[in-house]
Amino acid sequence: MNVVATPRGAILESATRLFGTNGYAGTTMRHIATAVGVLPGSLYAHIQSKEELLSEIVETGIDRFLALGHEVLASPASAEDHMYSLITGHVQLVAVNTDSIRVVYHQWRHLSGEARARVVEKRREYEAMLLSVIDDGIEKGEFVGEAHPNVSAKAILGALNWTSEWIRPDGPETSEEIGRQMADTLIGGLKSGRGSLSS
Amino acid sequence: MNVVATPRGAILESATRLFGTNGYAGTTMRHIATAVGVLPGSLYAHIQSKEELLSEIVETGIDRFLALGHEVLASPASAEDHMYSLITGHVQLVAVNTDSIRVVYHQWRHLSGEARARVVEKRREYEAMLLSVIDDGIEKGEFVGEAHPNVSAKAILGALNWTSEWIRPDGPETSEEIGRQMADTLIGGLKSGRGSLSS
DNA sequence: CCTACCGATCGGTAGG
DNA sequence: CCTACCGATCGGTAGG
Repeated sequence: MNVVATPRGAILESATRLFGTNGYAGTTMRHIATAVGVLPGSLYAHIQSKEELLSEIVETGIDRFLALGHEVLASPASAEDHMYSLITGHVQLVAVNTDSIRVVYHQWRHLSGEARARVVEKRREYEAMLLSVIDDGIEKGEFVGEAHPNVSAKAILGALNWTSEWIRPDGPETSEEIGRQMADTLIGGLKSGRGSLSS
Repeated sequence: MNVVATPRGAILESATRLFGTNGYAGTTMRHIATAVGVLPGSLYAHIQSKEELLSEIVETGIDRFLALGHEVLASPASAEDHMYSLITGHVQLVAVNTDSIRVVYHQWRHLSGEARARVVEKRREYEAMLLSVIDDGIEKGEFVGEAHPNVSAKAILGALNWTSEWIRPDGPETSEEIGRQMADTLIGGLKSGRGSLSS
């Protein structure tokens, strides 16, 4: 199903995989053309430029995270439940769209102008959602008051983003199980100050 | 002090900064030559190839992490103290050698053959050290038994590695303070299971 | 979507 | 470390 309906879709799919694996600068239009099965010049009947391709891939990828954030925060729930849903949802997104998301994380630097500014702003927006859940949890007393909200948000986001470096669709553990374990570990850090359970 | 003693050192320094900022494929020998202040062909009196440059930068960077790990584990201390020293030391390394370490994280994919295999092995070795501290802490009862050692190790490593994306030498908080806060949050996750402190 | 091609730029070298 | 240059490859285009 959905074996790519349009030529443009096929180009985007191949470009996503190649940009994710070899990087934007390490991928040539000739690589993409070969993967799609056409000659290099033929790509330009469907796209305007290499950078337009990158811009679309990055934006599509980052919008998945924003959609997750908006969906999770729209539901009434405790801060802990919000955080649990964000963490497991984030891991799912990475597991299902690994290449696309690697491009979001590392290739946006090759964008310029408005496209780049938009990406930076959307990433900031997503991090702000994570931070708001932490602040909310501290305020409600679900998370310990000694938590460092800003660094905790960056620690959680880093742990989640880094899954794109090691998660494997054919790994021994399912991505759902990995998501649950990530949530356990990371939420544990918000509920326990250092030394709170021992000397 | 140490304004780069040798021509080769100057080349390595410029290449590290450029590879870290624009990536390996996004950096040309002409960029490096311009940064050093010579003409492109002159570089080859001091180096053999672009890839040799990358290989040396990656290996130097990764060896810093291994040295940290060996130093920390050599001291007799609790698992928690070992983990604390690893986390704060890791953040320091990233803060002081940001470009070098970004190259370690993302540009090793452009290596091939033995150099690449060596990097993969050394990164595995460093992760194994983190994991051994977690296992040790669970065994000694310092960390909760429900901890998921493998995923916890990857979560901690991910949070630490991702600091290279946002840490700023001129930021409002010192890297020492960031290291302490990272340690609080991440070690908290090892000492507290989810739900251990609330309903 | 192909044929045929463009000016620019790439990593690297010979000879001084 | 410079002069002068190499064959290969780059992103992209004109015309069909």
